Amino acid sequence: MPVTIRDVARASGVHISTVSRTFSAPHLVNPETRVRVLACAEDLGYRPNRAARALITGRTHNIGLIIADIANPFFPPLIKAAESQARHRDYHVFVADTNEDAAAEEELVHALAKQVDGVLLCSPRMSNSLIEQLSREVPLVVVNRQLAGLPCVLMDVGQGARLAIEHLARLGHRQIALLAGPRGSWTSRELRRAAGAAARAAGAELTVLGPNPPTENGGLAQAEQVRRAGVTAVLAYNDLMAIGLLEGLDALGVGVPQEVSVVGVDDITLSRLTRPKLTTVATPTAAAGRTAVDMLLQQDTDFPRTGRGGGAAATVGARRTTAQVMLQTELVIRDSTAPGPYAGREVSGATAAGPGPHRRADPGTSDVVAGDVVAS
Amino acid sequence: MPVTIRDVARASGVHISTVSRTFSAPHLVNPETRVRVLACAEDLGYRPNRAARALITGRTHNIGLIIADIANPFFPPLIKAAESQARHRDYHVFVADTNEDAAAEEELVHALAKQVDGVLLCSPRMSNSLIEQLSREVPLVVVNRQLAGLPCVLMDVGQGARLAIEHLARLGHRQIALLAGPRGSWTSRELRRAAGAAARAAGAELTVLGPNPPTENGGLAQAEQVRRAGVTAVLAYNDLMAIGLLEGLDALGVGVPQEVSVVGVDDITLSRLTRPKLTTVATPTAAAGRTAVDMLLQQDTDFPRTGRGGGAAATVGARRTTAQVMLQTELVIRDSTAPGPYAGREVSGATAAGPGPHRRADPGTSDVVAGDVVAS
DNA sequence: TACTTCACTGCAAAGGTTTGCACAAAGATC
DNA sequence: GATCTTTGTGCAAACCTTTGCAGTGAAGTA
Repeated sequence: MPVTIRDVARASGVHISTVSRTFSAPHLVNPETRVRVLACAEDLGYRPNRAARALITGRTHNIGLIIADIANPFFPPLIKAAESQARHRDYHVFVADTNEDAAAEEELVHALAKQVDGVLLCSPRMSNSLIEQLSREVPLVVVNRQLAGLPCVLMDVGQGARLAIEHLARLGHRQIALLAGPRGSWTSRELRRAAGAAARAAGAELTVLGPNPPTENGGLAQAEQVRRAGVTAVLAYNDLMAIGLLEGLDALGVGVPQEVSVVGVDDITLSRLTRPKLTTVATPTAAAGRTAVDMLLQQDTDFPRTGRGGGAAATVGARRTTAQVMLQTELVIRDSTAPGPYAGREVSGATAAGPGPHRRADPGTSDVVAGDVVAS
Repeated sequence: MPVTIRDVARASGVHISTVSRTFSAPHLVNPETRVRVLACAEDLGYRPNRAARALITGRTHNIGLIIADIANPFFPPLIKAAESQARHRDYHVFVADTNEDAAAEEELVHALAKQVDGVLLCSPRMSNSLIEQLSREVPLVVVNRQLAGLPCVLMDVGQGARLAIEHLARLGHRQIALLAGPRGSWTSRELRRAAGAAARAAGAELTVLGPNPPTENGGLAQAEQVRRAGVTAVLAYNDLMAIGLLEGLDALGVGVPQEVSVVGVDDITLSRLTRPKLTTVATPTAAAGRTAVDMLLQQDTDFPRTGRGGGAAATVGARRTTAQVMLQTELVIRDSTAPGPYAGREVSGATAAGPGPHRRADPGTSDVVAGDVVAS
């Protein structure tokens, strides 16, 4: 029932190879023939069978998107942007949800490997060594995690944390808590490192609470701890936790921002809509999705996977591009932060370094994808 | 480089067909041979190539998910549930975003058709006739839209609207506005119909404002109109619009729920987190995703698409199952609704019919999938 | 005219898998 | 001990497409 290249060939009185070329190498066929073939194809509603094509070319024109939790509002904008960018380049996108489970991640990469030209690993929870191993099976781009030798798209949450801590310090907060994220999260480690350094520089004390699940409940559950810790400001791993904390503090009768200031990370849509509106570190999620797809597809055109064309020989020993892109973040100040107990007094320590793009490239790499600069 | 059935055959000293059978029809191969083959396959890390398999069986073990807007918080839970259910049955899922564009929907169905065993159309904006036409190209299940002769998964927003209006009437509201959704939305029409009937029955007056884009801005933009309309309660097409309206009314200095009560539809995560917390009609989004996948896969096993097995003859003229499932909704009362000007007075009109599941089946259909009942 | 070049097209193999059919050996039946 | 089943395996075609190679005829060159 489905119409194949053969039907088009019959209808237009040419050999199937001519039809094939009409689509995959139009310059090789006589213009007159071409229009005739195209007309017939149009008539019959012919669409090339990508599976069959993949079988011989080794390129599926599909990519895989492996996501820790689709329902986490951080990811949909990333998925949307990645899908859009991929389709723009005539790629289709498999999406799979791992429920934050490392084993599921591995299984999915294996399952998808034969069916895609590459995989985007978003905030993976696997071990580094496993990721490296998998990257030998199928081209990988990692989002939100840094791995030597692999292409990564990172958001500079370190910079974000610094901006947040400096903002809090300037407001007169000296006792600050950090609500850590899940174990194994690169972002959480980075946040901790940078927040620690910034607090030290600003003469503030940082208390780390966690690890916590990266959800609303994760924040809610820490409300009591936050009160006990005696801090006047909190930086949360992400907005979801911050919002949970908002709820928890409200239930405890702690006023935000009067008694405690709260800062989130991600700037998900939600954070504009809470009361009080959340001050947060905006991460360029959509740009990350776009960039990651670009890097994957770039890698794919540079070093095709299989195919008969002997391309294999070319890739042997060739080092893949391993550009690492760091996207800039920014602090969005809303209503959940307010002056603290030391307001008005001089901030000790050095002043903040100017913002500006921060980009890092792997040594030995020439190909650096430009990091998008994102408007808030 | 990729390991094929051929490598496994060589390693285990059998013919490739035996290897193939080991995976696709294990009962046909000697247990001893089977374990040997499986061991070799495991050793070599063999994974069947689904594209090659699809080429001959006609079944890709993929499905497509076409979504109006991934970033709309209504959809992620649906996507997540659908993907989980599909993978549970060893199917992979393509996800595509149409940006609420009907033309994109059509193009995507075409593009995906050859690569999937079926497509889930979520809240499509296309014309009915086009959907019917496309359904001849690839099995379709439609979510959030009713079409005769096609399998549909619907949420009983009519029931939800009735519950909402009755709730408002009981609270003493007589002037109610409905913020309509986008043109072409089945849900919006259904809402309007049911809300109109319920209002009439309760002796309230319903003002319809719209159509509006189904976004926060859609609601925000109508705040002024709502105030002018002189209503004391509003039912919005979805939570996003309701939340936008909350913002808009706040900006105008109109108190919610003191001056105006607001009810949304969907019960997205967000609606628990606004101030005031949103009263809303909860739609069983995840159940809809699961059910839709089940229906698609059911259809697919009943009437295989192509394949060599002569199954084609069997399907010729056979009517596909066109079960239509209506999933129950419920009203979740939170803080955005409060007594209105007629509070305490007797509600005119008939009392509410009891809730309870509401299910509809297409005449001539025997196969009705049970509708999940969803806890709030 | 004879030769080369060029543009176009056809031929057939290849890619990884499934599956109807044929075949062999072993067991069951009488 | 001949015949019939049963069980397990191999053979080869088929799915749809791409692509290196060879062949055709026409145009260009000497």
